[in-house]
Amino acid sequence: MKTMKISEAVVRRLPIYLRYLTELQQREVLTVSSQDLGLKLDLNPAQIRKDLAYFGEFGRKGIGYDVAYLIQKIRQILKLNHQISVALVGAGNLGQALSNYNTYLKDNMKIVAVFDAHTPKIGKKINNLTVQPMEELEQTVRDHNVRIGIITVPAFEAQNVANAFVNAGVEAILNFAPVILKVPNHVRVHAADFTTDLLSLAYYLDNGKEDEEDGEEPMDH
Amino acid sequence: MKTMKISEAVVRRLPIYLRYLTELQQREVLTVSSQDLGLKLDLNPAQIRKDLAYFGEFGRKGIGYDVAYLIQKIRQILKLNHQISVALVGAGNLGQALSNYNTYLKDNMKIVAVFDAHTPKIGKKINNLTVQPMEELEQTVRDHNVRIGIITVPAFEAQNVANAFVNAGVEAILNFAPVILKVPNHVRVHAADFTTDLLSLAYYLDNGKEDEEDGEEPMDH
DNA sequence: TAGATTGTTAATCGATTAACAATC
DNA sequence: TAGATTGTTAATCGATTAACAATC
Repeated sequence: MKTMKISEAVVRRLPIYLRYLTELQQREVLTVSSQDLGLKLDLNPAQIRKDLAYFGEFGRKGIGYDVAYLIQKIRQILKLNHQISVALVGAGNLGQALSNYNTYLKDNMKIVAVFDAHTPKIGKKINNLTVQPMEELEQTVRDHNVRIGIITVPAFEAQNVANAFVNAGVEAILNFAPVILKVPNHVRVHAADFTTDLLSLAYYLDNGKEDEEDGEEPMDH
Repeated sequence: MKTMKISEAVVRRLPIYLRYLTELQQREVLTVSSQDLGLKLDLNPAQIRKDLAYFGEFGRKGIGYDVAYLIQKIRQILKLNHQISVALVGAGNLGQALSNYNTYLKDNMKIVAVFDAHTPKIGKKINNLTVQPMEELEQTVRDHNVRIGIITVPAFEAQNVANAFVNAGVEAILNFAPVILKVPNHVRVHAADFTTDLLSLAYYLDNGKEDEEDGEEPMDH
């Protein structure tokens, strides 16, 4: 596999390729072209070819890509050949919802522990996981070789949780709290705050409609 | 307000500015510089100034930005001056979790209806919303002037839900299902599938650690 | 006046797309 | 051989950053 600086945009697309390829495999499709992929994933075929070519020559001219082989390669690139252990802090509604995604994450990742700082939540069962107190985080992270942390606590607690994860040796964090976390350079953080996504959608609403429906939007007194 | 092509990257940052500015306002901070904002939000101050300057001259040289004024302006740009109505389809764990975010969305948006296609869910109470059957979607969307739809159903149902939203006149969709939706050009879709984010994090894991712990990762047979 | 900070231009950097020779 | 499709180069497009005159 070649080594060079890979752009973030490319890395963000790899899981999307992987997801669709897995679907193709289930449907017993053996081969796929960048054309097909582009159509399905709303991407330019040239971009897909270029993305994949960063990591090696995975296709065959005139034929396309072998689905099974490409899946294997992408999992290798993403370091998903061994299942990665994940821990989650914040056993609220969102945390509980995400804890149920193990079946979807399949062989790639597994949420192995759930923590919460607040007594009413501790000891509660979510799926087959018992909510643990924050005091056990460091030990559990080390014992299970947890490498990624998910944060689903309120904004004002998120930085503390991030610190705890970093201290425990977690290498990456997926942050659902609406706040920008400060972490050392060697720790990667992805923001997953859905309210940001939702509010930005408003920009694209059709302005024409604004005052269309009569009486729906009276002047402010 | 100037008119010109605004990049998606800029629009994605506006809600992040808005969020922090709102926090500043609650703390009764009156003025903020691009320097301050950049430090807090991990962005280049020049970028912040440029982002804002696309829409007008909101700051004062030598002083910075008036917090209240900038909030007002950003809400205007994002068309959040009137509360926007949102509907959600999929009353599973994730859907229920998101339905509870109204307090956080404040004056900006409001989830006004929740739908599900499956009888056991229908009639269920989530907060003060009753889960409605899909048959009522179109009418409810029109009655409440719902402009944004949220999809939290399994992947295989997501396209149907998107179609229903589009038919009902929804202008934008936030899609949590792990699938790429096909919609007409005038409808905006943002992907919010967290498994994609999570898997892409794996790429940034520290390779050095891979075979560090002895015996943890035996060779395949 | 001196210091701070904007708005904006120019320079740089990065990502996407088009085009096509190579080849299955 | 003819058609399809990759891998890759070059061209284009878009986003970020540096630098600084204007000015509070």
